[in-house]
Formats: sequence, structure tokens, C-alpha cells
Amino acid sequence: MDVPLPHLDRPFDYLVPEALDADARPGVRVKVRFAGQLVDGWLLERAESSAHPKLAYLEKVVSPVPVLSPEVARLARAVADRYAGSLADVLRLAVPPRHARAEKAVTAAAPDGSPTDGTGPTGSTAPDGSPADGTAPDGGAAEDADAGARPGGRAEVDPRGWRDYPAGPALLRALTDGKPARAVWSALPGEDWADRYADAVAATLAGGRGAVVVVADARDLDRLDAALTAVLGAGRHVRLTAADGPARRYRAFLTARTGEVDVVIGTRAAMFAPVRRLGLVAIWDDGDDLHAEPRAPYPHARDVLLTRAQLGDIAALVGGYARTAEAQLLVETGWAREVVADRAVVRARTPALAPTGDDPQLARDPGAASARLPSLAWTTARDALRADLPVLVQVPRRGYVPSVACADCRAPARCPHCAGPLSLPSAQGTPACRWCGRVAAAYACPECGGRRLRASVTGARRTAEELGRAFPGVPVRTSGREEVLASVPGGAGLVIATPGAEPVAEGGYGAVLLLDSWALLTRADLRAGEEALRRWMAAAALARPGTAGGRVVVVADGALAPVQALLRWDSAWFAARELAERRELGFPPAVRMASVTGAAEAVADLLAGARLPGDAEVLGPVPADEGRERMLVRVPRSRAAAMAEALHAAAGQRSARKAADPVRLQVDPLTLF
DNA sequence: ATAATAACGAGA
DNA sequence: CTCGTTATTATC
Repeated sequence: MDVPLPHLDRPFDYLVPEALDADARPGVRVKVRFAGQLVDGWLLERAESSAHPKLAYLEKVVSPVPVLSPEVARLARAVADRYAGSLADVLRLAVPPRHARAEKAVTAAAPDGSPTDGTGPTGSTAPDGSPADGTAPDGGAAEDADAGARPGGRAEVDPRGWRDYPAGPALLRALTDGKPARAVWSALPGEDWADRYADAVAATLAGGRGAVVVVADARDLDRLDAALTAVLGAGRHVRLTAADGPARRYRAFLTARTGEVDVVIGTRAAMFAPVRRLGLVAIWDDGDDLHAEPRAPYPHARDVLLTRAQLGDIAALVGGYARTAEAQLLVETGWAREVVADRAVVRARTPALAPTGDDPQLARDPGAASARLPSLAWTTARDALRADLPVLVQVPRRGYVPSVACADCRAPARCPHCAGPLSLPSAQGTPACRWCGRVAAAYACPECGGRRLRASVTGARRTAEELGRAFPGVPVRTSGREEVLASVPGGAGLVIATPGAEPVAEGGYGAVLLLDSWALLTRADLRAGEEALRRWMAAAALARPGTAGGRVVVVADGALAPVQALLRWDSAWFAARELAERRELGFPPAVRMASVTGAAEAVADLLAGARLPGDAEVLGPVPADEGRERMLVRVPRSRAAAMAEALHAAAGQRSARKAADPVRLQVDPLTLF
């Protein structure tokens, strides 16, 4: 039933009139009379009988196309359960709105009009206790390198692109063999990740199965699209993204649903794409916050894809230049195997990386001083430009959440009681926790013992003009929110980009400068360090290797862990450290958290009615925007399913008695404070 | 939203 | 004890 009320989140039985019998197949959209009015719904299954005494008739079959495949239906239910949401909400994300004209065009092209049923070839039953509910996933780690003889006659995919990663060729073989390999891939700097994903997709196709690949934004999608077209030729894959508009999106969806193509690539709108005999789900740069769906129940593309892999014996590939704590958890639990290069190869490929203090007084070169660049950054850029190589300058956007850090060592200040972030109500005020509200009067930094706190503020933003003045005669390009450049030519030139908008340079950048890192690192966010490293690595990966003169300068204290990880190009090390810290502090993904946001009484009401697991901790309240407040519920991962069910049920009770003020439930919200 | 159903209370 | 009215709760 396509109604958002949580207490109606269950199937209802209807009689099928004779006239609709042929069209009323599982997966079609229907209209039924419900509580007196016509509502949209999904036909989930046909049955001979019903326990319900008085049934109404199905009113209408909206379209005979069974847009909801059995595999996606099962996935949607699992995702709803994981995120304490309703099936209807997930289906709204999973199946794009119908576009009649697009439907006509596609069904005319595929005259049989009968989509394949979307289950994997193994027809395996879903093991319950998927990664969705947080239990340590069992079995199914990536298959061993020597997979043995394969059935003859299959096209072999050239594994050379993956040869820098010892486990890479085995991964491709496993994909071709249809094995549910699961890999966490750390891409080398300079790696053409899109080509490697194209290899993986081609290997999957060679094994007779399909693939879904999700990327964060349109630029990454274009790149992947081009790589796939180069490897597979045109017509073997389809793009599925909300940005293409309703008609094209629905058309792409149907092309996949009818089995016309076996490969769907796209932004997070593609994570539920129905693909025939799905054999591989892949995500690139899973740390990008664009992978988090902003509509209820706020599922994350990585988690949806991994749930999908778990439910259907499907291979999974989680890749990026930097590794997230979530990906690290997959590795540490044995659910996935890491695919990384040997240190010697890493060393050979990385640009020369160096930190530098950000005190502009140190800049003795007149050009550097005028641009307020640290001396090393300026000379590095100058040398690259002299060698007729492009220079990338990464500048964070403005607008960071103010937070409090130790004035001595700059470690973010956390509440001694619940490890929430501290804030300073006023310049001279006592710091207070933004989670539990406790006042931290006698705060002492756990890192250095310092007792003084400072509010972190962003420095003045360096502008393109300033840099242009520092390097007269050099062309300056900008790539940012308004206009994102995909690539720039290879000659001398300055490129100023905000994180995520860095263009690829032909032949690689001679120098990459990472400025204002201080602002990135002190954001009041659990993921500040991880996010900073992710952005730096994404930019630094565009530089030439050190052996070819590529240099990267990060304006940050070289002793800080994220900076260390960058200098050593070792995000696995950082992710392991990050995950360990989150275990200690009790943060996701080490635990499962849910946030309950709404009017104070409504939040209290919901939590009072929730039969939470005994070991659930309730933190808060803390003020949220627009006079609402927020409570956090924390449980061990083994209790994740129980917590989600309890919260969903409590929301159901509220909606059943028509409680007016809405409450927002979010499981593992991206930002905790 | 609306209809059923349960709960309640007053009057016979 | 029954009927009429009002809260409650499902809604095929």
C-alpha cells in the first residue's frame, strides 16, 4: 500500500476480478480502495486464499509491466527493516515514477514484454542475518586466488589493469566464475578507477551475469560511462540517474527491467536497479556523503548494495582512493577481502608528499606572501609551472560547523561522559556537551592534558585572483559548485577547485596544493578526519607519480593522523585506527545508532512507547534546528534489528493514534552532531 | 477520512 | 439490562 503511515506497513489481501486476472501479476502497480478511497499499491504476490473474512476487489492494474522484481521487492523489505522505515517509502526510491510514454517506447522495443524475474541464477535463499542487521556476516569471503578450471568457451577479461593489486586478477576470475567475491579496493594514486570498474563489469558479463555500479555524482558517472563504452561497446549498459529527468530515468529503468541490458550504472538512484541475473554490485568512493539518500528512510547506497549482495549471493566491490571505517569493518569481520597494492608499488606510484606549516609569516618569497601561501607550497607550485605542468589547488568551501578544540594540541574536545562534541555557548562560557547537555567545567584534553579550549574558525578564503597575482601570466581555471570541470589540458596552468570538483589533468598534475586543511580537520563531525583524508587523497591521486615529478603539499601538521595517512598513502591504516576509536567511543559503524528528531514531546512520546532492547542507551536530548530536539539511541550491532523494529513499531503506534507532530527516524545518520 | 467496534453511562 | 452516545482502532 503506497501510504507512508508506519502502522500500515504490511500487505493487504484483495480479490482479483476476472478481467484483471491476466495483468495482475506480482510486481505490477495497482489501485485499490482502501479506507474508502483509491490508493496506489503494489501487487506483491498472488494467493489462492486469504485469512481475511471480507475482501474488496482490486480496482485497477495501473500498467501490466511488473516493474517491481522479486529480488528488488525482497531487498526493499530488508532495507525498510534495517532503517526502521516502511516498505512503501523504500519502493518510492526503488521504482521511479511511471512515465507512460517512456513505457510505451520500451515495451514496443521488447515485444515479449515479460521481464525476467530478477533472481540470481543460483536461486539461493537469502540467509537471514544479513549485514543489514549488523550481525557479523558469515562465510563468503572473496574466493581464493586459484579458482580452478572454469567452464570453457567464456571470454576472458584482460586482468592487466588489476595486476598492480595481488588479489586483483583473482577477483576478476571470481566474477567471471559467478562467485560472490567481496572486495574492498584501495585504488592507487593515478589509478583510472573507471577503467578498473569497467574490467570488473566486463568480467561479470563474461560469466553471464549483470552488474550495478553506483557512483557519487554526474562527473564520476560520465567517466564510468565512457570507460564502459570503451570496454563493452555501446548498448550493453544504461545510465540511471535522477538528474536525467523522469522520462529518461524511467526508460533506463525499464530497459534494465526487461533484461534489454544487464549493466546499470548511476548515482544512488541506481542502487535498486532491477538487473537480470545480478552478479556484481559495486560502489565507488563510498565515503562521499552524496551516497546517503536524503529521503526517508535515508538508506545509504553502500549499505543497500551490500544488503543486496548478501541476500542474493552477489559479488560486491567497494572501492575508493581512501577507505571508510565502514569498509574497514567489512574487512575486519572477514565479510570482504581487501584488494590493495604492495607497499613497493604504492611507493612507486605516489607523488612526493610533504606537509608544511600554515604560518604565512614563514613565506619569504614575495609571491608566496602576497598569496598568503606557505613557502613550500609556493615554490612547489612555481617549479611545476616552470616545468610546464598544471597545478591543482584544493580549497575547502566555506561554512563549517563551529566546534571546540584543545587550544594546545587542537584535538577536538569531547564530552568526558558520553564522548559527544563540546560547544562554547559564549566566548567566556563553560563548554557544554551538545549531546547530553552536561557542563564540562573542568575540561582536560585527553591527548595533551591542556585545559584551554578554542573555537575553531576558518581562515580567510584564498581566492583565485590572489593566486593568479602570485603567478602572473599563468592561466587560472576554477572548478566548484557553479561550474565543475571534468578535465583540463596538460600544460602550465592553475586550477582552483573545491573538494569533489577537481578536474582530471591530462598526464597528471605536476603539483597539488591542499590548503586550509585546518578547517576540514576541525569540523564538528565524527568523520572529519576520514573526510579530510578522503578529499586529500582524491585530489592527490590526480598528481603524477613522484618519479615523474609529481608533488603534493598539504598545509597541515604532519603529526596529525590523517596527514600521516596521506603522507604514507595508507588509508587502510587510518581506517583501522578510526574504527578502533569508534569502538572505544561507541560510534557507528562499531555500534548501531538511531536519531529521533521532532518536537520535544513527540520525541519523548515515541521513545516512551518504544520497546527498545535492554542494552539500548538513550542519549540526549540535544537541540536540533527549528526548535525541535534530537535524541540518539545506541545499541550493539547485534541488537540493530531489534532497535529498528522497536522504533518502527513505536512510530506505528503514534501514527495509528494520529499523533500530529511528526518524528523523524534515522538509522545511522550521516552526521551525529 | 470513515466505518467498525468497544466502552461507557443513563434510564427503564 | 438495554439502548444511545462516545472513544478507539482498523482500514483488505
